[in-house]
Amino acid sequence: MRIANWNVNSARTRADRMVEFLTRNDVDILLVQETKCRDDQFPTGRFTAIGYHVAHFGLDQWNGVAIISRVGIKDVHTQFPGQPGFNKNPAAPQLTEARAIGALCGGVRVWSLYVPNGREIADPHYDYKLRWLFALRNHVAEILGADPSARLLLGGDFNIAPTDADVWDISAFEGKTHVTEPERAAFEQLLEAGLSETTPGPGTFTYWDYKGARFLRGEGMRIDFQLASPALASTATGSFVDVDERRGRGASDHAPVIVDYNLDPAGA
DNA sequence: ATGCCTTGCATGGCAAGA
Repeated sequence: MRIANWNVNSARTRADRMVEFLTRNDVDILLVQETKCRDDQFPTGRFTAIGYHVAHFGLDQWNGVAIISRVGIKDVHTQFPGQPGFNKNPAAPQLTEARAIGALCGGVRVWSLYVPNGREIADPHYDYKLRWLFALRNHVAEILGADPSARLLLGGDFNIAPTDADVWDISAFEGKTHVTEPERAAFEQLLEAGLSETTPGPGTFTYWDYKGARFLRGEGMRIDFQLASPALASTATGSFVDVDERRGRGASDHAPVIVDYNLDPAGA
């Protein structure tokens, strides 16, 4: 079973590339982030036409997540238990953003996740990011505590570079988000809860800023991951970043990441 | 030092991205 995760930076703009990507790489499940549209605007028909099922959660032009699967989609959830919301006004109700969608696909409980960016260290979004990650960690611990043999996969844009090798120049990130100790600790807690990275290791970039010709310069970041439970991670046979997808006109600023798992696609 | 590019929307200059 081949599972990919990709921040597409607008599903409507990137629909052609998404269809071609699925076909070219023979992908079973695609975990999508930053669709930037409402459910009624998502190009679902493009994927059903080539044999996939779609679950999408989008509220407006911000965020938006989807699961595109040809091994079934059951039991869809559009937030994980305890997921914090956000509101500029801390006294107002905190609103759940379209940053998580989970489903049972081919016997695997998959989540497509778009972790809050954090913006600046002093910004309320930074604290929101950390709270969001700790709540996610708690959910993982609860799932694996109840069933240590669960096949659980978190895939998506985590907006954290876990090591200094995961940015092109750590000195360029002085005082910036994505590399701070609290963010890295929050990422580490997901691993301590029992998950393992199945995507390529330190130094294999998945994102290159549009600004400043970062891709041409080879100046990227590793911020997109698949984190798998032991029962799933033990079946992983290989992974790669589809760097070609970042080339040329009309590319997302993120490249897709692909992992192969030695599972019966029919599901458990 | 700052912006660099790309997206979507109240199709305008923003807001947001990382």
